[in-house]
Amino acid sequence: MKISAQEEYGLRCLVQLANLNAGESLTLPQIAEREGISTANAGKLMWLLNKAGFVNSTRGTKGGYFLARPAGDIYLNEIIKVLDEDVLSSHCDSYTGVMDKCVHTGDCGIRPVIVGLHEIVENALSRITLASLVGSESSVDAMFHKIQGIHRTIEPQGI
Amino acid sequence: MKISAQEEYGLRCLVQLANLNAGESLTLPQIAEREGISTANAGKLMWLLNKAGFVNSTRGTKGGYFLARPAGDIYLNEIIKVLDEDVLSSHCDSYTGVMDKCVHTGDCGIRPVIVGLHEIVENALSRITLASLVGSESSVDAMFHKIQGIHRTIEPQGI
DNA sequence: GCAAATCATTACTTTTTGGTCAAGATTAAG
DNA sequence: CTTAATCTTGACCAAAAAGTAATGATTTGC
Repeated sequence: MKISAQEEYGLRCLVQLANLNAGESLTLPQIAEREGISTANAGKLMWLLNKAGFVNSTRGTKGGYFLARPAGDIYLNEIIKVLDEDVLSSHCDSYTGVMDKCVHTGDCGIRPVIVGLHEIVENALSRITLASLVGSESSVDAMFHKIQGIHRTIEPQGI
Repeated sequence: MKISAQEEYGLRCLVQLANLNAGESLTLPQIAEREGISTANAGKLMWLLNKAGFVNSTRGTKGGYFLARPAGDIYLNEIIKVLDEDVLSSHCDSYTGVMDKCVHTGDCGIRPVIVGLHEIVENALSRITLASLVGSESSVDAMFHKIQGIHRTIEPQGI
């Protein structure tokens, strides 16, 4: 279970845009340079993010990319879903081995764990906005642990 | 962020072995058939799991695979780490774009989120044993939600 | 000891993902 | 209107992951 290259770089490009002041924009070469990737690759990523509605662009001289919505209104789970093509809904169609359908039809002991894991990740990401990734590593770290709160196994009290 | 094929099938093969009674074992063709994968693929997976110490094997007629430890002593985080090659520790070396090193040296706003996510997943998996994946889907689902407990963002009380 | 069944290991092929290239379209500036 | 800068798009190439095949080693049963 890992972050794909597309998720990583796509997210990083968006953070660059989140750093901008109102009215500013970044060109593909600028984005590419700031993230250490090729201009062509930045172009592909921004194309995806544009299609998905996270960024807008203007062409021509003085053109560039900028966020389509305030960074505080964009949650990481939405971003990841686009960059990773929402794989949860197709899980059981993807891992069918050499068969047409997964052998575990009907009753499957693995599925609740896979689904549950994805829920946990989704839940964690849905609490974080792009805006909160702007800042120093220590401040983002503090934000993350504060937002995720204290996760422990507790029995509901008095329910 | 998704489960890889190796994680999925490897885990499923182990669950098959967890279903056995003491003294029983399964051959590669048997494992392959029960999971709907090819014998060659099952062979590769079991080789990995054998190297990692999760299973033992005996060769020759009446040979086969069986768990090296009780299913109740094997936690999913250990399994996933082997099947996915513990990618967290090498994250910043993997996503360097066209550069030799990641441009975000020293201070990185993405890293705490990546690390935090992996911690959350690791934490969830470290509470689940192979043994608890044996059973019906509904029972495994109930186990999962009970073990993960109630996750909410709560402020520490009186600390 | 021999044959059959089985695992072990490495090399190879296929598929998927990641990344690049090139031609086209749009815009701003002069 | 022309040019230069920029995004857009689809085709293409490369790298990584997944899966297959083939050969070798070990064990059991006769």
